[in-house]
Amino acid sequence: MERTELEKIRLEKIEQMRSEGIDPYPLRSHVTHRNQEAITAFEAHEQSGNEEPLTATVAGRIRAMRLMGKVAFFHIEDGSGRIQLFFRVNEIGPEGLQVLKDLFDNGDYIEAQGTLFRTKTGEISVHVQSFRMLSKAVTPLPAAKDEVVDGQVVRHATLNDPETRYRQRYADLAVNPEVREIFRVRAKTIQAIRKFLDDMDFLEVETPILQPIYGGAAARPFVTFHNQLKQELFLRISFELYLKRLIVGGFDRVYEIGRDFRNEGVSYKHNPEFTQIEFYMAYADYHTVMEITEKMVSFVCDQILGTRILNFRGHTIDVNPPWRRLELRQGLIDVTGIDINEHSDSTSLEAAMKAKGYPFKPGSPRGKLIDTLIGDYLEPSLVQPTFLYDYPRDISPLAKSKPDDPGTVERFEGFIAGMELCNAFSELNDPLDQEQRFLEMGTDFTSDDEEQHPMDEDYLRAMSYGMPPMGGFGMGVDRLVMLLTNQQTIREVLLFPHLRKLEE
RNA sequence: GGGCGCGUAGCUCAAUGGUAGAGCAGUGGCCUUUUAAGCCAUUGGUUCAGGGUUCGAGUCCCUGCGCGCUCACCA
Repeated sequence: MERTELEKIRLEKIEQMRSEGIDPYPLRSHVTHRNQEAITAFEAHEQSGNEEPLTATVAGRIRAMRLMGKVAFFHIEDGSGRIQLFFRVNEIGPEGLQVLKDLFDNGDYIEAQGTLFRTKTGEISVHVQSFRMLSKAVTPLPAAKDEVVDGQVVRHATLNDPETRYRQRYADLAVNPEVREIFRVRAKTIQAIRKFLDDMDFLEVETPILQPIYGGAAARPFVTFHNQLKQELFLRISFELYLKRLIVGGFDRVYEIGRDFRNEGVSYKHNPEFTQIEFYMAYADYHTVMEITEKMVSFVCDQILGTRILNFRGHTIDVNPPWRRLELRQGLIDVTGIDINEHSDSTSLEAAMKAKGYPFKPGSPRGKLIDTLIGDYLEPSLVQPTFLYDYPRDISPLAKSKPDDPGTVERFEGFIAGMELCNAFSELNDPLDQEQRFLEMGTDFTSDDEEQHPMDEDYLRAMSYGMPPMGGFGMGVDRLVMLLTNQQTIREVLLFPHLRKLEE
C-alpha cells in the first residue's frame, strides 16, 4: 500500500511504541462514562453540593491537541459528543507529557482516567491522572480546526470535495458532524414511520428482493442469475405485488420498508437503489390513504423537527393537514389549458400539445403524453403539499377504475417542493380486469419499452382467490429525508451513494 | 447518453504562457488553564493520466478517467 509522508511518520511512531512495550491497538477499553454522560454526571454532582471528587474513565478520538509546555489540552470525541482532557506534568510526569507529545496525534483513540472539574473558562474537563493509547491512526483525518462562535461550531477548511466525501464517507462522517446529523434524522424518520404504522396495527413484513418476475412499477430492472438453479432473477423495482398477495393471505394491514432497485439514470432525486415504504390497507380507498399520508408526514415532522413547517430550497412548506387536493384534469387545464377529457386518444392529445407547442415523444400512448405534461408543467408548480388525483388508466395498470369513468383510475401522487413524494391508489382487485390490464400493457407499449409491465400469472391467481378492496401507498423515504434535512441531492441522504468505479 | 464546468501539497484554496505558493495539518524548538491557543523555524508537489503546440505549459489544443451542474431518461 502506498503511504504518504504523513503516514510514514505515524508508522514510525507505531514502531517506537512497540519497541517501548506500548500496545498501539490494545484489545479492550474500560470506560465508565460516555463523554456526554460524564458531563451530565458532573453537572448533577455540582448541583448536589458534594465536595468529593468525581472520577471517570472516558475515551474517544482525539480531535484537537493543544500542547503548552508543562500542560496540555485535548478534545476527544465519541458517539455522544466531545469532552476536554486536561493534562498536567504534576499528575502524569515529564515522561507522560513526552509520550503525549511524541506518540499521540489527532485522530488517535485515547482512554483517559481522572477527576472531573471545570477549567478557568468554565468548560467541564477531565483532569487526567492516567491515559493510554486505544488505537493509533495511520492516516490523518482531513480535518482542519473548529472554532466556537456564539455556541456554533465553525469548521475551517474541512473536507469539502463531494467525490472524496462520498467515496470516503467514513472520513466525511468523522470530520463533518452535520453529515452525521443527517443520518440520525434519517434513522429517526424510519423509526417514526414504523411507529405510526405499528400504532395503526399494521404488520411489518419482508418480501423477496430477488424476484423471478418484477413488477409493481414502471421501471427497468437489474438482472442477475442464480447459478445452481440456473435461473434469471430480477432485483425488485417495488414491493407491491408481494404485499398485495399478503392481503389475500389475510393480513389486513401490511407494510414494508426496504430497498428498491431501478436500472435508470441517476439525478439529484434518483439513485439506482433507494428506500421505499409501501403499505396496503384492506377496506380502505385512496381517500383514506390521503388522510393517512398527511397524518403520517405530519407525525414524522412532529417527532423529528417539532414543527410542521419545513424550509426547503428557499421554500417555506406547511405539511399540516389537510393537503391541497387537485384533480389531475383540472391541474392540467390550469397550467397547460388542455382538458384531457376532450382528448380521449393519443392522436387527439398529440395534436392539442403540438398546437400549444409542448414537446412530446411522437407515438406515445395517451397516458404517457399526460405524464409528460404532468412532469414538465404541473409537478414543478406543486410546492406546497398537494395530492394530484385521478390518473389515466393506461399508465396505472394496478389501480381501480372510477365507476363512472372507466378510462380514469383512483390514483393519487403526493407532491412537495415540486418533487414527487408518494404514489397511491385504490387497488385493483378484480382478477379479470387485472388480466386485461396486463394484456393491454403488452399491446399498448412496444416490446422494447422499458416500462412494459410483465404478466404475472401467480399474482392473478392470488387475486382470483379473492382480494378485499384496499388502499395502497408507496413513498420514497430518501426524498422525505431530503425535505426534512433541507438537502438538495439524494446523495447527501444516502450513506454510500452510487459512484462510478475508479480505474485502479 | 448530450452540453457546460472542474481536477494544483494530507485538507481548503492561490498562481497574465515565464522560478508552483498560502493557511491549516506535519516536523523541530519555547510555553503550567488553553479552546481556530500563541511565538520561532522548517519539511512536503509526476499540478488526474497520456499525447500535442511552444524557446518555455498548472495555464493553450486533443484523447481518456473521475466529479459537479444541466438536459434527456426516470409512474
